[in-house]
Amino acid sequence: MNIEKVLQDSIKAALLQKFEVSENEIILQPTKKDFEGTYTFVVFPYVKTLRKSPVELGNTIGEFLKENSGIVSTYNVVQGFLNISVSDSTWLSIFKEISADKNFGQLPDKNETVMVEYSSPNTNKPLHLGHLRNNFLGFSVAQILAANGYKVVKANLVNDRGIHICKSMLAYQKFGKGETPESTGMKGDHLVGKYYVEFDKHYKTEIEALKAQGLSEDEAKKQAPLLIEAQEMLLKWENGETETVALWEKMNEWVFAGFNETYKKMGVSFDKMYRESNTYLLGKETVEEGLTKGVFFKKEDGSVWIDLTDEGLDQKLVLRKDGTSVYITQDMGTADLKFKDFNMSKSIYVVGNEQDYHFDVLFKIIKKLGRSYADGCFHLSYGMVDLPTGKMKSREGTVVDADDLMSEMVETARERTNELGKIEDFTSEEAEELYRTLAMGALKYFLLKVDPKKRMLFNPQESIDFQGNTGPFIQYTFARISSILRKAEQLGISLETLPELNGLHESEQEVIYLLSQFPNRIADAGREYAPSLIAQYAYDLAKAYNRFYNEVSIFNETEEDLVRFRLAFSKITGETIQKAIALLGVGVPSRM
RNA sequence: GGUUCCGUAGCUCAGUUGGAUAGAGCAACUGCCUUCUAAGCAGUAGGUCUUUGGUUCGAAUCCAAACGGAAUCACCA
Repeated sequence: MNIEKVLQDSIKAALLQKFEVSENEIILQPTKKDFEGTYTFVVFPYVKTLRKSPVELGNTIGEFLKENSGIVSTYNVVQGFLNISVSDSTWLSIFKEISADKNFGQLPDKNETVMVEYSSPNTNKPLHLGHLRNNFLGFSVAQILAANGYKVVKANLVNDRGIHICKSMLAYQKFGKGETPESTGMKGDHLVGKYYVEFDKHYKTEIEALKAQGLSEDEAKKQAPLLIEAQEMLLKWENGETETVALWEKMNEWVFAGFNETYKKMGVSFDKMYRESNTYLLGKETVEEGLTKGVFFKKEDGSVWIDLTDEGLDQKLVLRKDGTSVYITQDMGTADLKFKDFNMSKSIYVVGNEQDYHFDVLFKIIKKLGRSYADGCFHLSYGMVDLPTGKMKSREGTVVDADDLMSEMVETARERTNELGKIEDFTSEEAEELYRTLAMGALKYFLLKVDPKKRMLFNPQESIDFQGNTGPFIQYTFARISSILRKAEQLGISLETLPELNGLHESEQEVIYLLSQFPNRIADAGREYAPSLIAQYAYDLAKAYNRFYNEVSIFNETEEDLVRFRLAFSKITGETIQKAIALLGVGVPSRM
């Protein structure tokens, strides 16, 4: 049964029968905490047309609902707000339906494929906090879409070539003294990142020297020998020069080994890897196609452009005069490739909001080229993670490293857990497993509870909380429920059949209401690509259960049916909490 | 300068398509462990929703302007 649907239909009927008003959409909202009731219907909009007082309208509709809907127990009218209370028997039958549904939380199959591209790192430096937000977001959105009934392809387009990669390579060649991850004990991505920073250091010195000779800032930046050498290296790479390619392959392998380790710790995975070294030449035929279709035009120097001034944008280069690609050229080609590979109806790009303009242009081009998948393309643009000191900058060493942060979180989890001393009988493996679960729960929840679109602040001085609106709080609620269920098992209480009850505690009713909302929230989160909605839901559910936990005793209850109901109720709540935070990529411990 | 986004408690954030007295957490203060895990629960205090106009029964939400902040405006990716 869909309570909302029943109420909406009943309200429509009331409006029609009592006031001869036919309304096709009735909007219900959750009742505010301070008032009695679960759903609220606002009658203000009808006051004027019907020339009745809000109170009279509310009472008339409320009375009608009570008599005819079959599910309304009481109602109250405050000003123009009709607050509706649903009967306990209705909540109980809702609870039964949820219990019986093995796939609760999995929406019907949509028979559509959607691609979520995320992570997409550069192979010249290790991952940092910003990447964590990207990866957690992408992974979570993929889970949420799968729960919405889509077939999901998680893709990673690795930027493994280009001038920035050559910078690391060059610095390594010049200053590396043959270091390897093995010889230094450094993770491969960190070792390569060290040389990216090294490059920048020497490059800056050169710039200063040139400026001292009287060159302008811009000239100095362009003429610094190191940069010129890096550009030459890129050409060598593009020409397939053996030595350069070998160095590139060696260093890339180091980075990939490092990334894989980090991905594993993060708990993210991919179904399809694309590498720019394989895709960077794509898109040139698309440029030809665009020229014949008249979407693009060629300037005298031979460069190819698109004019988007009628769309409020500028002219944008899509192919250089020497015939080489730019970023957007390969993105056009890659979009075609992805579609050819998976024939998906939606393609989500999880990329930071600094690239808003790029994707705006890209999608407009795809549209103008008449691609069938154009309307399914979506840039999931998320805000930057800022530090109290401002923006993170790799080259200036002001980044929060992903590996470091995750390790610190594990340490914090260890300290917190040991202070509480609840797991002294754990083996060290079990304990380590728990620390990781809690650490990643805290970190993921912290990054995902915020609306993806908004930029957010991370203060490294203040460790991420384990209390309040946090991942561990939700995990703790699950652990509590697990504990109860263990005890029930010891006592040999069967949860096979549900007992018949005639009433509910207020806290139980609130939890059942929240349980009934789970499918809606999954749909909302899927439509908005917003894991934050699921995070908020999981928190609300855990909070409501904890209230029940404190107000209602299970094993001290003498009436056996009540004990069995409360156990079944706890079990379903635990399962739903688990399912909800699994959508965030967060796991649950059975004890903590 | 053009374009886009943002401005809510001391701090970090919620706030559905306009609805009631603007909500959580942290930090501060009060209670609650002889009872299923106190990483919890209940409560107190904390607000000119940046400002000024407008739209209407009603605005944190929509419109306009101002102020403050961010991103972007590369033949980089």
